[in-house]
Amino acid sequence: MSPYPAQVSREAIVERAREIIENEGLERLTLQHLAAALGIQAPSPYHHVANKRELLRAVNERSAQALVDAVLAAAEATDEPVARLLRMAKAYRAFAHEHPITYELTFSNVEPNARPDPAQLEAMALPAQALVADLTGEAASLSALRGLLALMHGFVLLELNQQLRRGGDLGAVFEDVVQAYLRGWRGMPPEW
Amino acid sequence: MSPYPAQVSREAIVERAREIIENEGLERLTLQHLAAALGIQAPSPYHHVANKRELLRAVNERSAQALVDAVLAAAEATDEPVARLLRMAKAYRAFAHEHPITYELTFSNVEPNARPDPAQLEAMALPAQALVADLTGEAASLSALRGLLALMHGFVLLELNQQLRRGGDLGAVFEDVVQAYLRGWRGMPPEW
DNA sequence: ACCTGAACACCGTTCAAGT
DNA sequence: ACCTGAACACCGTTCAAGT
Repeated sequence: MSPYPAQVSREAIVERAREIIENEGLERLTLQHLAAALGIQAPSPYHHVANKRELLRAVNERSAQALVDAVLAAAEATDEPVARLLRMAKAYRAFAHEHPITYELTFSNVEPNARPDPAQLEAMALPAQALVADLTGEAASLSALRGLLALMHGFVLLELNQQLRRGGDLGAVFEDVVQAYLRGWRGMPPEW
Repeated sequence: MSPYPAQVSREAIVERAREIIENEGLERLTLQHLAAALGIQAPSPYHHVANKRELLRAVNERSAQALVDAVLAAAEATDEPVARLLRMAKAYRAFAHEHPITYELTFSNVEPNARPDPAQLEAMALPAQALVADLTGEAASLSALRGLLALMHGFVLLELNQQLRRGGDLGAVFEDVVQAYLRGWRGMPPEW
């Protein structure tokens, strides 16, 4: 009915921006290039997003949601807590490797970026904390969860930025360090 | 003797750039602003640095060296390995909190940044690995070191980006998770 | 309601001309 | 050898004018 129907949706703009970042790099995400990829002119996206910063925030929320979905899907089986946590950790790492640039961008703050709503990540944190609590008890579960997130996040960032250069199977190393960490909270002997 | 003596050194340019980033934010580091802070004109820094990217790389190498120095200074005492590793970890975290923006920038890769020479960080890694080897043996020491770096790096990044929002004394949590991690490699019981 | 052409301020970078 | 003024291409953003 409207005299000039929309040629692009906000959704399409955000997703195309995400693709450009992941496939061509953040520095190629210009309004000019984004608009051309959508078949419109450079100023047109401003009818759907306030500015570039808000666009980046929307991209990051999309990425965060995809990460949460991937990790929760990996936690669905019903076997023992350590095995489930390890599967979640592997899904976390796999996601970061599939989306290396947007993964780092999502949690980074260089360039006044605009990170996703913290509530979004809590969707992942709470089920994981319940599993951690099975190992550590309720009292220590928040600290243990925070350390697990830190270990996963730090490991994949070091990998993605090529700061683990001394070789070896980094997938196996990742599993080893996550298991060592969980063992530390459980206090099991190394033969466990 | 030269007809037009230098008004600024490369050293002064890099250090001033570092200060602007840390005190005013990366987005305020423009050649215009940097030159004005040095009392020269915008194109003049190009006589000392090739371009903005190389300038950022030089800033990052400066930051990395300062981090290595701070962590190694904390490792100097001669008591037992776990206590020394914990002191190094606390010095690592303290450095990141004192230089939050440049710390993240040093290891980040959003924006085609240019990270420091990996050999620089090895200066810190090798002494730490020797201490880790006392806990884990030589065979596991590289993996154990990588996990420790990942845990420290991930934890301080989550803190600095305000992604650990559920309160508590994060300094104490940091010590707890590092100790749990080291305990896991040692296989000591939780009472240890 | 959405899109566009034209314009603006700002930024990184180059370079010929000065000392 | 180092610095500068003037210029260029590029970028984010605005806005009046179109449909």
